[in-house]
Amino acid sequence: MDSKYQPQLVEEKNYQEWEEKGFFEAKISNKKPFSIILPPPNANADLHLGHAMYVVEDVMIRYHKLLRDEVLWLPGADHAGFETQFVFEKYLKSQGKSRFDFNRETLYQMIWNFVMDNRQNMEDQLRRLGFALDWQKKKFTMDKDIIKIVYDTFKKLYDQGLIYRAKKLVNYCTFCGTSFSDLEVVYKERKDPLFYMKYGPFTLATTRPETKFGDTGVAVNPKDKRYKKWVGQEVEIEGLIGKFKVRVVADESVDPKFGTGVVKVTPAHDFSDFETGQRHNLPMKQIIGYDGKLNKLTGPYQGLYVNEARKKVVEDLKAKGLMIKIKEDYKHRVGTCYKCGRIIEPLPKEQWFIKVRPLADSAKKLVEKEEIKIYPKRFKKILIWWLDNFRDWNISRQIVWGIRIPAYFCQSKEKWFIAVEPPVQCNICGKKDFIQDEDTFDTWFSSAQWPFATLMTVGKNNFFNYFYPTSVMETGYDILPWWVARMIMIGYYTTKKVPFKTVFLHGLVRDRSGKKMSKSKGNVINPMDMVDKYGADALRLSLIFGTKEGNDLPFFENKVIGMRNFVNKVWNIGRFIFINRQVKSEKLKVKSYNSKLKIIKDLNKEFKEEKKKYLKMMDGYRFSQALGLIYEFLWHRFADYYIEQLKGEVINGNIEALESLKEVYLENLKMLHPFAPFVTEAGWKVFNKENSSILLERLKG
RNA sequence: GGAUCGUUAGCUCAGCGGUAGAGCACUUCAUUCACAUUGAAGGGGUCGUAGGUUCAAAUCCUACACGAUCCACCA
Repeated sequence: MDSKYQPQLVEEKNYQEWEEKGFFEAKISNKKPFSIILPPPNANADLHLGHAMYVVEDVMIRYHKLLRDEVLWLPGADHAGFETQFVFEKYLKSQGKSRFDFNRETLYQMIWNFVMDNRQNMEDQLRRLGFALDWQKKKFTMDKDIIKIVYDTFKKLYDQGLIYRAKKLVNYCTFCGTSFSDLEVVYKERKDPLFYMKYGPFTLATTRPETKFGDTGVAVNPKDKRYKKWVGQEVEIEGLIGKFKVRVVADESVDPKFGTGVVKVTPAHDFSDFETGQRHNLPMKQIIGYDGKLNKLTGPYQGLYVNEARKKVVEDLKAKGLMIKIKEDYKHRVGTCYKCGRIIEPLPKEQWFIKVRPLADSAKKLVEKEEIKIYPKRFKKILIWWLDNFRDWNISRQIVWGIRIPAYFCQSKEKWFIAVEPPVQCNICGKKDFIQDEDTFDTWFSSAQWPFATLMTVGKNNFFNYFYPTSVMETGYDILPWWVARMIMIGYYTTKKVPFKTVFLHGLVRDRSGKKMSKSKGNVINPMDMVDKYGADALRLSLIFGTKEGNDLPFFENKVIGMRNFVNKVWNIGRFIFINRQVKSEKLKVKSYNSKLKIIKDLNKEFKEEKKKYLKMMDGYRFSQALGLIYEFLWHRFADYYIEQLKGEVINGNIEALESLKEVYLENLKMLHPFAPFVTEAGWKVFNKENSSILLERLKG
């Protein structure tokens, strides 16, 4: 036994042993099932500290293994459609290429290979963190059987009228070349000029004068006396490419106090105007293309990017005397692409939408009735807020990397049909002139099905029934609306059961000063570096020790060092007991001993209390507190007090004392094992046979 | 505009109704005896402010201040 605990000597070896002996494998048994589906990391990059937070799941998993439940922790990888394509395009760019240099099939294949390499790497990193994942059952969001299920769900939703195709305004990033759902838009405050321009008989304020070419109406508030006489009339507007006529409509959404109380309505390029247009039957006139440039309807402005066009329009309006005044530095919020940061252009586009309301309403009931429990409690309110506020979900993405939408367009009847298997002939007209939608699904559409899709495609028939609903969904609170809410909606819709009984949310790992870690800030800490330097246990403990469930946690190397020291302490406590037992090995044959000394009684009593508290905390998801309890007990009570007090006795050959210490120590190893699997396993093996494992022990009873 | 979190020792944070805690940092001492990735002792806080509830409040309630985060179609 070395005087220092050396993680490098045990981690890889023990993990291999666990995996090879099948300790992580779940099967159907008569035991109580406990299951967690690992949130599948994106198979496009190294793990970051956020992924290391899944250690919370390993804590639950190993704890339940020690309670001797039938435990499943199912790993997977996410193809992460748009995210991955974005990463890959960056790589292409570094090679002096772009996605436009390849055809669809080639690009897809290249990304496939890229993802497979990264996936292997990512999985190895999960192993290095010590995660007790059932690798035999690993799934990928693009496995054929998963795609089949995703297609089934799509078809069922379509057949039941919950998916529709419509030309609506969508959030479109002209740089990334795809539309997004509402959640992928990040609203940022910025200062722009507010232009007051002459508009027929009115003056109105706008931040986007270049959209004037797409105006098809003018709106005022119905109660606004100033403009009452115009309502319903057609007015002639002096434009930059000639005069045009628009109808004046009265709409509640217009705030009479803002600007002049008059709004130009551009239904094709503004969400609010789109709705106004719908209410008053105003036509849509698209003047901006998907390339971000003005189109031919704008005459001489055609081909200009929106920004350039705005400058030119402003100059020309001034020249024509149509610009009345400009208020600089007007503060407002603009939607930007969450990925590239550029301004999102609302554009009309035909896409597939999920009618979310019915799904969200039933999901809300489940959460309210606590058929799904949320920890920490405060997130229940937030989840319900989201379920109340979801709008229809655009699931079409104009990217190559993803699950191709199984929708086909019949050219002769001009209708769409859905087919789970690639159709041989058109389902509508029976001929062969149909084409498949070019688009792929929003990744979250497949992710939303992950709990049931995985369990339906691993193991034998009853596997699903045995482990579903899963016990806990554990993930970061930042993806509550993206993922958790949608899993509840789609999971319940498909299986008529909740996908998980409990949601447990952890906080975000931040840097020492509480800032978000990001490459651009240069404050990123690589979890694998921490494992290399201090061992996986130290890293794991540092992510749990002293953190409050659901709160963000600052992370810094000193914290890991502190935990490394604790791990070493745990090791050396064992070493002390071990060495003394070797010395006294003849006497140990005397099996019976009783705890006559008062201090031994005190020790046993204190340990009993510790364990009772520990079990309560673990069952109540208070992992940080449970760990704090063991830390305090093992170090400051057991080592600093009891061992010191009993040292003399032990050295004088008091077998009772020595064996009492051993018993309490080994029990504490079990209790610590969920948090620090490696050092506890190593310690266990010292006192037991080399091929024994702490994972096979029982914590209760 | 709505919502959530935070404000406790120099730093980072636990505690959340009953004599102020941890880690790191700091001071002094110890050290062939499991561990210097150690031990012992110590300094350091009127627990953001103001009210309220209670025998008792860092802990519950109500305001307010400051900080952070999420959400919202002011053209």
